Amino acid sequence: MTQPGETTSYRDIKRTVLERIRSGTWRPDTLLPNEQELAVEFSCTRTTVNRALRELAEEGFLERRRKAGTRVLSAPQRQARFTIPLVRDEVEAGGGQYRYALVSAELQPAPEWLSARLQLRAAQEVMHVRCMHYSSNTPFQYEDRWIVAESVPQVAQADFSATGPNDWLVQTVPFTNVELTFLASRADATLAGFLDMPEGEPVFTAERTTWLQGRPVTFAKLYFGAGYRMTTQI
Amino acid sequence: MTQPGETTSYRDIKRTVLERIRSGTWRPDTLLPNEQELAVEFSCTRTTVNRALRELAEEGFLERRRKAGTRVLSAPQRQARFTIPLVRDEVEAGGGQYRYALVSAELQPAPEWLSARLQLRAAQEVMHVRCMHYSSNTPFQYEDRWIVAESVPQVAQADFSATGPNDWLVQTVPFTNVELTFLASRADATLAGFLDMPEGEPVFTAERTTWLQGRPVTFAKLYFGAGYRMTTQI
DNA sequence: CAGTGGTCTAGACCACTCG
DNA sequence: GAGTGGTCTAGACCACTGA
Repeated sequence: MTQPGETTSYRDIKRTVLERIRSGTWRPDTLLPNEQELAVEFSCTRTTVNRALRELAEEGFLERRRKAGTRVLSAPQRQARFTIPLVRDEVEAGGGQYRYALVSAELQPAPEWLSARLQLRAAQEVMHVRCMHYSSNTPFQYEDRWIVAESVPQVAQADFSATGPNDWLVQTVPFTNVELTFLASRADATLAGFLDMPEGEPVFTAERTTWLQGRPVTFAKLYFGAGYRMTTQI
Repeated sequence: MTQPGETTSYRDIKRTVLERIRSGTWRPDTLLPNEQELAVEFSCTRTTVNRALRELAEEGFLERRRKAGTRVLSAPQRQARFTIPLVRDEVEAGGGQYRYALVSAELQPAPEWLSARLQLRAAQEVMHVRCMHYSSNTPFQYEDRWIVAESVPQVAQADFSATGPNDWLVQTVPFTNVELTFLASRADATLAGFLDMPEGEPVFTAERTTWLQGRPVTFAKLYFGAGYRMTTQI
């Protein structure tokens, strides 16, 4: 397989293993030879085999357990990976010209549903920001966001007239934990107005809840314009 | 930092690096010390540092380039990772009892829109399968799927009365390439009937197009029942 | 308890790319 | 051209876990 003078790389091994799975040489549930044996077969070190198999396991093709060995997964755990872009990047990637517009921004006591959701104290102060993102003047996304003032005190002085709250947060509170949810919701009158669609239309919606070391930072509802599709290759 | 007798693991390094980023010690765009220097600091080998930084780069925190070095990304490229479960697993994970029901399955010439989408020859034969997935007898998902007979000849003999086409395909044609799209669509009369919801309701929808080494295998529209949410932690 | 993968060391050569 | 990360080798010890 490997010519003299060539070295076997972990990529070669990954490719070969995948091919054996695809071709049915190693069917689902098959136990692979152990790393030592594969190292001999591929004439490389166990380290190299290890890296190949480790990555394949991480990609959802194999299952590895000490002592039990490495097994072909019966149903490959395919994972969709979405990179979450900033809205501006997403618009520009689509060939549009990005424009931002603030709708409203005000400090207010958290509504009850938000307090429940983020485990806030009753009526804790939050900054409520609503804004629009346009792609070449076509409505792209309506954003409805709450930022917990106690967790991000600077928010009281923040100016969202030119910059969106997400951009601001990324600069101010980087590296948070995020819970992301996708759903289909229904355009009410307000939303239909902002997104320029008939009332009652389905709207692709994302909800992002963000925490910084256990403390709630922000909750955002992102409503995407008509025809929005989120696509990924696996 | 490391006590004598302890070894520094790549996990320790990852944690420390993340902490320095979080705390602002290494701000966005900062150039990190090179691997050799970090190896000295952490008193370990460059190999170990390499693994730590490589993984952090893959997770979207760092950018690495030869000669240029390793840099903190200004906007961390957070990635959402969804594991795509089999419907049955998804239902059972939600505590429901899974039930499958075939609606129809017939060989037919591909409709024009499908031929265009999958680059088929005109009127090429496809198996059209429609079926329902229930969670404890509540509609969970309506599946509308086309399977290209030329790419999967066995489909002509397949029996979808007891097993869903996805289960069958996973067994028959594993390890394909997939394009996955999420969108919000609108329940027409048929869909509203199957999913037991009022007509016109928003429906969370996934489209999966599957290829095997460049040849189109299947296209599926998956319509999820009322209130469906797809959630992930990042 | 024995077999398997998980990880680390020490050293080397190489590929890429910035200046 | 020279500095950086990318990868491989050879060997070792260890953690976990199945039989």
